[in-house]
Amino acid sequence: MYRRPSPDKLPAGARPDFFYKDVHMAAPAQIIAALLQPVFAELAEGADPMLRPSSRSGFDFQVNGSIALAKKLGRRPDEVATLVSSGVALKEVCESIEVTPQGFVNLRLDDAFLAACVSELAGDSRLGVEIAATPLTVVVDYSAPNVAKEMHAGHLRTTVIGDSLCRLLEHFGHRVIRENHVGDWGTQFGMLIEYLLDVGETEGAHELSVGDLDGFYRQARAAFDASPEVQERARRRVVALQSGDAETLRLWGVLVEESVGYFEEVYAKLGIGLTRDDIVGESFYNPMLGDVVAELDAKGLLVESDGAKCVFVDGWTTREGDPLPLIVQKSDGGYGYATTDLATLWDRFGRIGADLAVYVVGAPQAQHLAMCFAVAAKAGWLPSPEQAVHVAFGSVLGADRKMFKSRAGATFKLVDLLDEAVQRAGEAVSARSLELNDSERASVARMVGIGAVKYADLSTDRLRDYVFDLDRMVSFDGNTGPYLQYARVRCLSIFRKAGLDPADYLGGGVPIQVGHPAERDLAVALTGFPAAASAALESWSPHKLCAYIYELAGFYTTFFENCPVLKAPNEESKNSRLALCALSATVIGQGLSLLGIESPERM
RNA sequence: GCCCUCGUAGCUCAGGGGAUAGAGCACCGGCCUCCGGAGCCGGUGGCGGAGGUUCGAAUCCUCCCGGGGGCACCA
Repeated sequence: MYRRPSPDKLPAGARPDFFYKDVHMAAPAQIIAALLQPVFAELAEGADPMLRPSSRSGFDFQVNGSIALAKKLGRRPDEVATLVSSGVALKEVCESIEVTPQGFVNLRLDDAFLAACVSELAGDSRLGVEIAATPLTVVVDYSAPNVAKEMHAGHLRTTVIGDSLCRLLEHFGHRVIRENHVGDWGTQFGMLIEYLLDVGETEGAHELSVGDLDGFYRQARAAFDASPEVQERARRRVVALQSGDAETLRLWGVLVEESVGYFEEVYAKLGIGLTRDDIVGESFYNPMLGDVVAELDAKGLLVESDGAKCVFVDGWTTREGDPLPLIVQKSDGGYGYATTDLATLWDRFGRIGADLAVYVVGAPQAQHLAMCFAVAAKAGWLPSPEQAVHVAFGSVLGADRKMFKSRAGATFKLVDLLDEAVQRAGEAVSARSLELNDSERASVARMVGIGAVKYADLSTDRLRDYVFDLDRMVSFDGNTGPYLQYARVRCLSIFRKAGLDPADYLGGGVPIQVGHPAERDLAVALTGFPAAASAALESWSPHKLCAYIYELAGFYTTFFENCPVLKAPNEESKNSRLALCALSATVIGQGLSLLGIESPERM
């Protein structure tokens, strides 16, 4: 076994954020970086080896930092490159070390060392991902549909991204508190309750329970807009709701209950772990709003402006160039969503004692949230600014690159999109998988269809707007969910054909060989899993994990094409290749799982 | 008007200080009696523009152009 640097030798301060670098020592890149780091640090304060994967054929990694270091020292780059690469035990883990005239150091891993790393990975059920040294309590705010309003494609993004981030956080050992900030309070409930009464409680509840939320809302809105009398009733109803009138609260509860039941159906369809226990809606914070405002007042932060109670924060202006306030209490005495969002910070840091509060909310809310964070910081509720995170995401667009809507201008219901994806996946699966029975086929279709939609959403940089294209999502070619699920199935099918159990090859007891270039590339790729998962979490970007899995699947395909497994030249090679297949399936499956995507065993 | 964000191949997207900018789809040309052909190999084709910083810029800075969003009592 190779002697490894102890974890406390890892570069301190490499991660100034809250996720201390917990990368397993089975990762060759981390081992080499740890070997080089002290050498660089000795030559110049804070010098970084800048170890990166190499795209040059025959090499696995390259050291870029030697050039910058040479500049700093005023010496020739190739000289410094030679210096940093000769003094350390790189030879122990690299079979080839090349210094280029420009000052790069190219490294090729020693086969035995690489094989040892992969064996260790195969023997580790966590695949090299270590539990965080300091587990954090993280509140993740995501999904947040509105009562009596349909869930559409926009909710898909926050829900799917938030779910994946929760899974990643938990996998790294952090304590995650999911908060589904449902829109279940506010002035619109006067209108909704009055409509519920007009249409009849039973009928209204029925409409909601069968999922016709948009129909309910639209008609309520239409009735409200059309009649001053309804508007007056709605206004009085809001007052009754705010003052805790029992009957009004009961009616409100009917709306909430029917909607929540519907949300649960959608989450079940999506395979999202959110339950009604995770709902911490706007109504939950309502009782706190007075205290929030009072505390801001006590701290001298409140300014009255045009009758509204405001907090002014430097850096924002109105259209006219005047200072822009965060309005915490409207001139009519009511509270807006700014106050509620302040209350979430107040509660999450004050009562829950969160280390991090994550808001998976669309990019248009950036300014609003930044202002809320700034006010919370001013009020002393936010221990430090970087502990509140806005994980923003772009809009969902249609094929025409406009906001994703039907020709008639209506938004698509999320459930309809999901159903169509499952149906198309079912057609694709039926066309090929003759050995599946009906119930297996339905189950696979669900995993593939839902996985396709989720993967499409997760696989692009979340800040960009993305084009919702069902055809591309459910395609088995390209960077798609179905392709990756299929890649994993192909890994596993070898075992089924041979009557073997992949688990027998995962204990780490099967010696790995990396003789063929395709075996090597696959092996190196496999060891990159912990770093990929870590990178995805660090930047709140699941797409980095997607990119890794897709790349890994590519290496597996090349391996599969070039290296016969069951017909390997000898028994040792066959077992090694079976182990690589089993490990590939496991890494792909684990990766998809962290994205919230299920993996069928057959398809 | 100010602020944020995005602009990479015909299309959908990676790459966010390192060497010759990568995939998939589409298109063109080849290959394969072989563990799952939902295959393999090759080709055409690109960083919106102009400056600047740097040994090195798609990446960082400034300006311009273009798309999207936000800019006090709706959430």
